[in-house]
This record gives sequence, C-alpha cells and structure tokens, in this order.
Amino acid sequence: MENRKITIDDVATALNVSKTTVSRAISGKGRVGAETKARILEYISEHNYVPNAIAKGLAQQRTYNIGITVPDDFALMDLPFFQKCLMGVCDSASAADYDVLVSMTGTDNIEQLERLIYNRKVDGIVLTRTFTKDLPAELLLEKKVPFVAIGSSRQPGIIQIDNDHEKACFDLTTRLITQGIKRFALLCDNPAYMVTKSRMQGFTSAMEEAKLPEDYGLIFDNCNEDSVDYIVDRTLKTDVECILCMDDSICVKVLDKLKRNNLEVPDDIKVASFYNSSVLERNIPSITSLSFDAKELGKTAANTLLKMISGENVPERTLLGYEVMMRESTRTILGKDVRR
Amino acid sequence: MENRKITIDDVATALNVSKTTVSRAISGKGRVGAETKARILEYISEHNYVPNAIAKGLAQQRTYNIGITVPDDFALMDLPFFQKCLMGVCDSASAADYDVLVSMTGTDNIEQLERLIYNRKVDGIVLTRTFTKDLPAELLLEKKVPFVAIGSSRQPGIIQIDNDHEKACFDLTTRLITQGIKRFALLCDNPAYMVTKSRMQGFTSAMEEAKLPEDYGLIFDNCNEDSVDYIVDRTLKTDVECILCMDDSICVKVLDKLKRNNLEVPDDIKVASFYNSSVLERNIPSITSLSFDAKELGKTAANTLLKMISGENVPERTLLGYEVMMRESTRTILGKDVRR
DNA sequence: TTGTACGCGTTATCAG
DNA sequence: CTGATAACGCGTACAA
Repeated sequence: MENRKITIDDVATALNVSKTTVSRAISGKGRVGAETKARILEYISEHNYVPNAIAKGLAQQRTYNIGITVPDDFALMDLPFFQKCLMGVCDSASAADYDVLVSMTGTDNIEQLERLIYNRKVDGIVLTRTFTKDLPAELLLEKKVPFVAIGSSRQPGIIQIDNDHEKACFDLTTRLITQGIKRFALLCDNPAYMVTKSRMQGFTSAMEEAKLPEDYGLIFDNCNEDSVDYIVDRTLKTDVECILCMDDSICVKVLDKLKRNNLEVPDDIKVASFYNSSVLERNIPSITSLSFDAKELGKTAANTLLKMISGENVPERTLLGYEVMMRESTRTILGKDVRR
Repeated sequence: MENRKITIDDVATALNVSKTTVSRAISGKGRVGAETKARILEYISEHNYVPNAIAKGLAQQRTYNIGITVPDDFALMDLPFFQKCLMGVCDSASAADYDVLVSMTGTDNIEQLERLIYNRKVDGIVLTRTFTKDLPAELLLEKKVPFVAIGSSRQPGIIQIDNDHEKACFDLTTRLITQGIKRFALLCDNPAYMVTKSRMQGFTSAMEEAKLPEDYGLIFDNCNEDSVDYIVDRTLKTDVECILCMDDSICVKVLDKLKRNNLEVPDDIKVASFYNSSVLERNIPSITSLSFDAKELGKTAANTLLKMISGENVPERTLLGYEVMMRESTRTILGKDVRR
C-alpha cells in the first residue's frame, strides 16, 4: 500500500508516456488518445494514485479550500444555525472536491480571518453573518477575495444569500392578524445585525397593510436578556394580545417571565417567535414561529462561492424560502378571541 | 497595496541578497548576519510580505493545516460540545500558525475524511469522538496520519484526550450516596460510545465502595428517546430515589415524563445528569450534573497533535478535570430524606 | 495526439 | 556568513 509516495511522474514512466499526457487524462483538458487515456485511468485507479493537492494548488494558484467564518462567542441558542450552515457548506464543498477551513471571527476580531487571507489558504470565503459595520466584509472587499455573505447587507457589491426574513415576518404577522389578533409587542434584539431591520420592516408592513393603528404595534428596541423582564412587565400594563420575539433567546426569557407571572399561553397572552429552534418546539405549549433551512443556506452559499471562484456570474442577492409554523402558542378560541 | 504579488524573490532582489538569505532570516534557521537580518525583516514588515503557505507546504511536505472531524448528524443537544471543541482547536491552531479544516464524519461515513487524507490536505487530525468500532481511527492508523482522539479508546496506540468521566461519575454518585440516597436507576445511552462504559464503571465503583446491594443500582442499557417513557414507568414501580441520566437528551426526556406524571423533582424523585448543558441549567429546578470544559479539551487535543506533528513525544492518555455541580434536583431535606 | 521545458514560491543541499 | 541550484509535484504554452 505504498500509495503515499506515488506521483504523476511515476505513473508517466510506468506507462511510457509523459507527465503531460497523464495530467491531461486526469483533468480532461486537451485531447488524449482514447486508448491511452483508458490505460492511464486504469493504472491510476489500480495503484490508487491521488494527485498532490498542494502541488496542484501551487501550479494553478489555487488551494481548493474555502473558508467559513463562525462566531467566536457563545451565542448558545444560535449555535445550531451555524452548525447547520457549516454542514451545508461542507456538503457542497466536498461535492466539488473542495475542503472547508474554519475561522473564528467576531465583530472586531478578525485576526484568524486575516491570516487565512494573507497566507492564501483559501480561494474564497463564506461569511455566516453580516454586521451593520462589517469588518470582515470590508477586509475581503479590499483584498479582493471572492466571498459570499449569509445574511443581508446594504453595501453594494456584496453577494448575499439570505432567507426572505422580511416577507416571512410579514406573512406570520398577517396570519396572526387574520386570526383576529390586533395588538402586538415586538421585542427586537441587537440592531447591529442587519436581519433585525428586515424583520422589523416585515412586521410594520403587515401592520400597515392591515390598516391597524400605529400604536397597536409596540416596538421595543435592543432587548437583551436582562431587559426582557422589565419590558414584559411594561407590555402587560397595555392591552397587548401577542408578544413577538425576534430571537429564540428572547423568546425563552419571555416564556420564563410569563410563567413566573402565572400567565397562561395562549389563553392569557399569545407568543410567537421570528426564528425557529428545537427549544421552542419542545416547549409546552409549542411556539408559533418561522422555520428556515440553515443547511440549505450553507449549501447555496458554497455553491455560489464556487461559481464565483470559477469565474461564473452570480446574482448579487439570492433569497431562500421559509415556512410559517402556526402552533399552539397563538391559538385563538372561536367566539372568544376572534374578532371578525 | 500591491502586497498580493510580492514574493521572496522580490524581497531578495530589492535588497541585493539571495532568496536563501531571506528565507533564513525569516525562519531563523541557519546563521545570517545580524545587520542583514534586521534589514530583511524591516523590509518585510514595511512591504508586508507574507510567505506563500502553499509553496512553503510543497517544499516541506507540510500543509500547516489540521483536520477536525465533527458529527454529520443532528445530535442537537450535543452540538455545543463540538462547537466548543472546535473553538479550542482553532485557538491552539492559530496560535501555532496552523489552520483548521473540518470534516463531517459519521460512524460509517468517512468519505470526507478519506479525501482529506488522500489529498494530503492536513498534517494531522483531531477526532472529536471515539467509537467502539472506530472506522476513522482505523483509517488514520493504517495511513499513518498523526491524530489524537477526544474521548477514550481501548485500542492501543491511539493518543487520547478525555475528561476523567469514570472518576467524575464516581464522585457524583458518591456525593449523592453521602447525602443519603441509596437507590438509583442509571439510564445509559448508545453503547457504541466508549464514554458510556466509563460512566457505568464510575457508577458501579461508587456503589461497590459504598457497599450498597447490587440491586440498589438499576442499570438500563441503550436508552433512546423512544424508550425513555417506558423505562421511567418501570423505574417508578420500584423504590428508586434518584434517576441518573448519562446524557442531556435523555435527561430532558426524563424530566418531561416526570412532569407528565405529576412528580415533583426533587421532592418525589431526584434526578441528575452525567453531562452538563445550558438546557439543564435553565431548568427549574436546576439539575445536578457534571461540568466539563469542552474548549479546554479541544485546546489540549490540538496542542498535543501539533507536538506529534513536530516529532515530539506525547503521553498516550491525557485526562482533564471536571466539576461536580450539586443543584436543586438532588436536594435532600434534613430529617426527611437523610438517613445517616 | 503527444512530448519538452519551464513556471509556481519555498526550503534544503552543498559549495564558496 | 552567504549564494547558486536543485528539489517539491503539477499544469501548460509551445513545439513536434
């Protein structure tokens, strides 16, 4: 099993042809006699020769690697999202004989990413999130490294793959309104993420389209784990019928708080989330939410990036679908809550 | 900013020295005149020259990459563990100017791993888990690729990094016994994982050392999400005081089931887990469990691997610490439950 | 259709 | 202490 050492040269001399011919037989570029080609391919699989990716890379100025950034902090609830992205990226990459290299990157920590670029370890990058002040994207633009971003960005020239959060939130809100719910409170999270704005936009559009008064849609900016309790208390002093959470971690906190206040969901108040997670599914009652396929996001991102790398044109923005999951937490009882 | 193209040759000609000298100045290998060296280093940082890692790799038969395997399935509860491992590995790797390449690998799906090896994309591998029938490990042993495994293995010659699960489970069990609890049920999970055996061993050792009758420690093999309900029901027909879960996902199911049966934890029955997770911490009541530092595991694994790659000797087995987290779910009330 | 010769950017060898 | 020169393994004009 001395397959560790066999090179293209070995194959060539063994078959009395030149390296060139072997190279061509493998890559399919340039014409090779059918019979010669068959002989070469047979020998190759017989002696399981595998081209040295490093040398190949040196010669073509390519690495056959793509990089993916993952958060360097513990936003625990979000982790399944990135894991699934990663899985999608890996799937697409390995299908194209590419490998995936990870880079832990934060809002302001882009050291690992820089190393990746400076050392030319990758042919392109998938950014798994976008920021309003997007250091990673700026770096990649400046260095002219091909990349795609999962998420949305205002900045022109950035190839984006995203779910249609705005439309999704619009849909979910509209369906709740159709059920008869009129008064909402929307608990937003970190405005540093672009997605926060899209979600808000979808919500307000739905409210406008339904011609509901503006003060029927209370919006609380910049909620975090500490402020949720206070915000829920404020909410409960109003006529709010349904609390919309932008984020799982917020939603979990809200549910905790409601339980502590002895409020029943959905009888006393309804709750929905603009993002899905296994935690919420397991909850009793199950929580109405949006469902996105993170793995598909990763796959699409990687495929798009690979196209860019091979010089193809790609659309600047690709929006993927979603599902509205109506569940118990927003169930309205006929004749009691339904108002039309 | 034309740093994209500058090579060692450019530096050499610009300074009227040879490539060799420049190379030596950077690597520190071989003697270079102090003044020459200073001049070179200055020029380099001035024009921010970065050596081409690919070329370097070709010349030294090295990639400056390490691979890490992560599960290709959605064992959701466990994901934070792998994420943290990954973070640890990345930390250590980038500190050593190495990058990390991920490979989605399952019990019987080692395609991606094989590609990594055949294409010589990495200098070594970190396996984030071990199996009783360990295909990845076998492959790596056969191909003589340096690797370390996070977890434990019976197979000789495998460098292992693990928490001391056996001792940890022994400790936790002993502390519960000390509290006065005598009758346990241990719900085990997939016996394909080595760690299952270590945990069982720790438990039974503690029971023996406390000289408790063998039938005070009921052991249920191979629990899964579907069988938990049935097993808990069986358990409840006995005098069991405390249910020990090997796994978070099992523990979550157990808690669900107990709640449905209107049993209060810890008053009616006590529950503890042999593994920690944020889910269990958030639970009301909080769950007694063991705490392991997965990131530290990753760091240690990567550091060990890097040593192996550079030819140093490393211990075959490294055991990391743990913490026993006594929480509400096993609280005993003085004068009622305490029997000594 | 096939082969020759050179380049890719470094490190390693062996002289000087 | 320093410098040519040969690997490293593969792709590719250019030539035959």
